[in-house]
Amino acid sequence: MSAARELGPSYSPAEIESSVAARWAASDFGAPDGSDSAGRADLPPYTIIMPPPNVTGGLHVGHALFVTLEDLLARRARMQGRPTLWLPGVDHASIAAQFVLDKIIAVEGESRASLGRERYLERMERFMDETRGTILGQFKRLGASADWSRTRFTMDEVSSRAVRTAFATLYERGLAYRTEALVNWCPGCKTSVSDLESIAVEEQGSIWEIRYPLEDGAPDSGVVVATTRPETLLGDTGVAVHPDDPRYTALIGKRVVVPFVERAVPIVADDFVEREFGTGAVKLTPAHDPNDREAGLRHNLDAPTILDESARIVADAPAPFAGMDRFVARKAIVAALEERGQLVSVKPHTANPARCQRSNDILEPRLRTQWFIRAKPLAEKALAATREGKTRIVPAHFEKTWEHWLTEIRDWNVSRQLWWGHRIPAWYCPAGHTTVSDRAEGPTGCADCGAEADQLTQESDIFDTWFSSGLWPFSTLGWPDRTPDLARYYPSQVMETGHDILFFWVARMMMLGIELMGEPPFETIYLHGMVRDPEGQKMSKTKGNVVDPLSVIDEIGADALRFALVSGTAAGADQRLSDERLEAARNFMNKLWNAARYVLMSRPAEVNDERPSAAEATAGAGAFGAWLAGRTANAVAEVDHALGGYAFSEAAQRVHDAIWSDFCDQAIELAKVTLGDNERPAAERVATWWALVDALDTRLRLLHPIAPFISEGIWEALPRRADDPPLLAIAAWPALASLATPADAASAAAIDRWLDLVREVRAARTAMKAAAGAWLPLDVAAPNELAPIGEHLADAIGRLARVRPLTIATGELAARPGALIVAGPLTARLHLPEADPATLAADRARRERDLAAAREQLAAAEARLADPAFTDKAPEKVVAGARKRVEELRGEIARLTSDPA
RNA sequence: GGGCGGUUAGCUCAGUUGGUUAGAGCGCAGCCUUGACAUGGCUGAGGUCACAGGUUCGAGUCCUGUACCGCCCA
Repeated sequence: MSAARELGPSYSPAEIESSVAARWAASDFGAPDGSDSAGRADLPPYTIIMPPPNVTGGLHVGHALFVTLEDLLARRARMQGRPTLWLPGVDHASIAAQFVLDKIIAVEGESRASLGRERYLERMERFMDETRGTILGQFKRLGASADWSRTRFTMDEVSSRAVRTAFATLYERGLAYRTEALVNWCPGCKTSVSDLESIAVEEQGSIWEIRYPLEDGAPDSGVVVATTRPETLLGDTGVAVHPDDPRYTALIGKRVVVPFVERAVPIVADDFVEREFGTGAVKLTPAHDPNDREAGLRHNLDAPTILDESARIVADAPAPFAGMDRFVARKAIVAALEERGQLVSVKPHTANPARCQRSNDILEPRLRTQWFIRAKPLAEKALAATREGKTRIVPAHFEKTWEHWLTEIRDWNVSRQLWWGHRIPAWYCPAGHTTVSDRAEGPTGCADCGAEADQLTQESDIFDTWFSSGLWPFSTLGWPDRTPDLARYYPSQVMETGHDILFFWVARMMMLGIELMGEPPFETIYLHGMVRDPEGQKMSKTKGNVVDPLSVIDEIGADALRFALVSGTAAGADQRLSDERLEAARNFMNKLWNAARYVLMSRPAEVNDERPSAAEATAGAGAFGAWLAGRTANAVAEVDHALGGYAFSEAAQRVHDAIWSDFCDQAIELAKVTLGDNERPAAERVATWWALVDALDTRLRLLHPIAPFISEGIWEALPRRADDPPLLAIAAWPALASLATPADAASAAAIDRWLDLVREVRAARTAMKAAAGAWLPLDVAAPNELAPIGEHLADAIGRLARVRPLTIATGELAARPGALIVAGPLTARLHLPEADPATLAADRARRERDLAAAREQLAAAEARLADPAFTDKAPEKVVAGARKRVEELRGEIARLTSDPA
């Protein structure tokens, strides 16, 4: 398997990606214990549990980003030899799934109500069978190298058991309880929704000021309360004022009458009241407002519910309001108040009502008996984990928000009034006792009074989906069973996800992981930003600005998409994805493809199939080999360092430069002359070629985590060493290499000096408008240590600078006419053709400008060196750098002040 | 109102413990169809690093304040 193959004449991502994907699919390299696994027994495992995407969703660019980043991390770890588990799965997404299915069955003429719970869930299972694999299949098109054999679903048997066990455990430990509380109720979806599923939108509203007369007073007595929700006054059981508000001090403790219900309610003092808001007096409706609820509890007020589950006024409310929709009722009540002369004023007000993400209905606080998880004790442990450094958050600034949120955390309402999901494993007996059981078939009887199982009724609510996904880092590994996977892969190394769910999801995994597993589920939490459109707007279907990853892949390939996304990922910040950026990535892939094609095409006939070791290849290629190996070593160090620090965009940049600038623009161009010159010794040509192959090989390894398909495709076409694996995906990550000897370093540096000269010559040619194709004579004076390498590379230098004849002398520069070129230690005379006066004038102007700048910098540098404060305090390296700079600037000034021709 | 982040080239963004010479891609200008690549090559123009102070031998980088823009929480 060592014969080099040819690469096709043009870069065609679709072709490459499908053929590479087929080879990957035939391998189990993605499994840490697969037969193709590159995992070394002496290295610790590397685990990433994939955040499970919504089972009903299709691939969007946010998925593309997270899949790319996680795949990148997994591929690098795998190449490093760590037994790597990237565990995929999907989330059952209760409310989203019901939303989708409801629409589907509506077309079939059915509804949730018509089917009933049991048949609806059967229908859901069928729907899941259709959709479960879709999005993971799309992840594969992105190149995801997850362990598909361990794919999980939050509603599968193990997860279901994990949910029951977790809840039963929390209940036993007193961390789960049932109580009446206000929840965010969506009257459209008829369920409570989590904070994440609600969106606050700024809207124009009003503040109504309403007079509540004293119980035994005149109509103009009492207080004027300010409210944004007059319709809830039917549920008022108090009025609150600030204890220090002199306007109301005298009224505290007196009773006022709520209109329509004609209920006498107390005026209470509570410092939650904002004196500046409205009149400084607010009505209290404990069943319909969170603040009022708190105040109501503090002051022992009743909490009558006056809205039903559809947000209509309840039937036993006074006529004519009973049965009215909440907004109809608002108008009716305001009108009636006005009629009664109790409406004092209406003022415009900007409010932020929370709306349901799905139905867009304004959410209604609703008092219900719900299951809660006690958050404080769990949150304290999660906080301790990050404070003690057991878990690190990247980027670190999220730690502050993390701290803030976990300190302020409130108990977690886990009840959802839906059908699709994990039904809460709590049973109630006729006597009102609660039994929680982790058994699939439920409890055998009431734990308190022993009532028979058939007398128990199970809680009808299901769990918030965050509850099952909170168990994901260990339920996916088999928990509650103590499986070998759990022992080996928990805790995971990285949780990679969006910062928008740091609290909703990540915090829950941390809390439950610590509580149930005894240690935090991740070593590092890496949070990525959002992918936005070119204008910085959020992508949304309604705006029509979404980038569809699948069509991008069709057009320019998954590699280019991935490269573009990785390039844009810096420090967890949001990124803008534009066509230009995608195009740039595509061009890069094309460049690489063609460079590789060149390498394969330029293979000297004398090359046999035996690929030499890297050391042999480098040594055989002399100065060029040393130079190229040095560049490669640099690239390895930089890319490895960047990836180790989650500096993704920097890693992409470094790989890009190592390939495009170092390899394509310089290495290939330098090697071309040697490879194309059959007069040269075969050994030199062969060694040069192998040096190119090695350099390319290492770059492909560095690129592989970012752009796996093209790197794999090219790598497999390169001649391989006997100990190389069949796939780049399991080849070794480049080790941090260094140049073997000081002589190598000197050779490498010498080549850089000659390349500097080439650049200066090119600039001089352009400045003097010499014809691009013209061969110009160049005389070079080189120090002894640079001359031999210049002679050796003379053909290449001549070609790159387009100079001929090229003479290299070690003494003084020949006193012949021509433009003086100074490039560090090298000086040269370039024999340019006669330039026209305008060009000469432009060149002179430019020299003047550069000269002025150089002199200014020289003066600054000299002044710095003359300052003892600098030379005493600055590190030696910096002082030496300043000295060197002075030398450079003097050379620069010499060049600029010399006669141009 | 509280918290966090941002402001660097025409545009989008890097810039990792402060080191004096601030980078990239795209765009722009000129030249070039040179046998890997025009999805390309070569050369170049373009930045008082938002503003004002401060610390320091030295600040894009640290501190304080101001302005504007985001995000999160109330």
